[in-house]
Amino acid sequence: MSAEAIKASVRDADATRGKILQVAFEEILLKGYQGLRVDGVLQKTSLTKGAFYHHFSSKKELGHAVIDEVLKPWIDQRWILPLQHIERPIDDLIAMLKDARDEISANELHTGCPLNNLTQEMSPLDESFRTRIADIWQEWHQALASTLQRGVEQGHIKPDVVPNNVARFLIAAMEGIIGQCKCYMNDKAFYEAGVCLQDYLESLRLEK
Amino acid sequence: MSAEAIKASVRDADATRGKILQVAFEEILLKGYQGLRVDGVLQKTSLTKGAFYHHFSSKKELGHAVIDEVLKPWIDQRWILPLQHIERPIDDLIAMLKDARDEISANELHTGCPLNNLTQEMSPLDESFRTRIADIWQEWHQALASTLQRGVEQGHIKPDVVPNNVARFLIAAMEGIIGQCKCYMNDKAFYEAGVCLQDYLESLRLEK
DNA sequence: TTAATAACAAACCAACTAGTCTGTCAACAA
DNA sequence: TTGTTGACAGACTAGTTGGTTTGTTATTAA
Repeated sequence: MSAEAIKASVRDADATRGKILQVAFEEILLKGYQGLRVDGVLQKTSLTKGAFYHHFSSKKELGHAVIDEVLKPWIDQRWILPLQHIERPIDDLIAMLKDARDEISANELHTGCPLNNLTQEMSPLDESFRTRIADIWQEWHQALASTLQRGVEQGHIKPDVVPNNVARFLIAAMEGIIGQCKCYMNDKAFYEAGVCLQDYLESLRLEK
Repeated sequence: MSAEAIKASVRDADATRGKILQVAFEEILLKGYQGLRVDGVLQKTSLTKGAFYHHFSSKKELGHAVIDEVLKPWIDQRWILPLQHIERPIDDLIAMLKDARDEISANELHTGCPLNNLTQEMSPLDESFRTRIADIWQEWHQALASTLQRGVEQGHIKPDVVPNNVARFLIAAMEGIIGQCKCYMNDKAFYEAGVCLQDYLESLRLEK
């Protein structure tokens, strides 16, 4: 064990804060923000009230930090950045959806999409949550619409396709499918609806 | 005021139970089951603990009753029964979606779909809720798949359409769209994605 | 070396919340 | 008329929960 590691294991503010954020994120994923318990996070991190309220002034601030520092970066990394490297939109989007399907089938089948969970729970309850969440959706939508727009310009997608509309529809359909699976015990609905989503994507393709 | 009405206003067990169920349903719609407070229901109904625990043994039992006696009948009436009278599936489904869009735009834009809200919140948390909810989705899916199947048999829908898959996709897409709108302050996303959903439905039509 | 401060530990508190308990009153049967 | 029971009223309780306070120790700047 290095000297830094030993030192870090004694007192490391960033690590402590990060541990709280990570556990809180997982708890919110399972139980929602309202179901999240500060004491529960402390138990799972082996920390105390003193540590928690040193880093966060309230449960609400923790919620905001989870969105800003865990959820948003994850969405950026996992869903938005890959869109920017897409060259053949239809094929690549279908591949992305299949990746996502397999990943979600394996890990998140019963937990659903963390962003959508928070949206459904918190949007009507708290304006400070809603705006943060809406910004992330908007960013995602923008990125997808731009990718589709490029696809149209480069002749991969039919010219009458409206990227703005299709981007809204694709995100909504995907989240809808994930949401449906949360109440079934298997991923059957995932595959069944997935076939249609793929068909829809194919219908946008401009044949050459 | 009639004698019955006076009598009813003094003591009417069914009315009392119904009032609790209705208010609880509205509270769950806004705040979720976890955000629902028994005391809050009592305040809004001007009832007391005695009344509540005379009719329900626990908050959980209230939750079950809301699903069984309010939510399920509403879904049946609003979404499932109309499917059985459909003769020209594509046109009628598009009309249904437009009806729904206008209704939801007016009333439920920020509250979302009560069934989907409960699904997202409670499925991972409580098995007794999950199974009740899954049964309702399954019933809805069955009814929609049957309608599509009839459409195929009667030559309104392309013969290569798989009703089972399309039914899953349509429900998921619709719920996804409604869910997206919860975090925006307007129904723009509703209309934008709706155009694509309509296009998709049109693509299923068998031209004659 | 030392003073100041950041990073915690942990006891404590006030408000809240589901659920209990005892009692009251209306309705209906005998 | 009266006894029984269903339908409540409302005070009370035990446990929970977010948040506070006081104290302690590691870290770092001077």
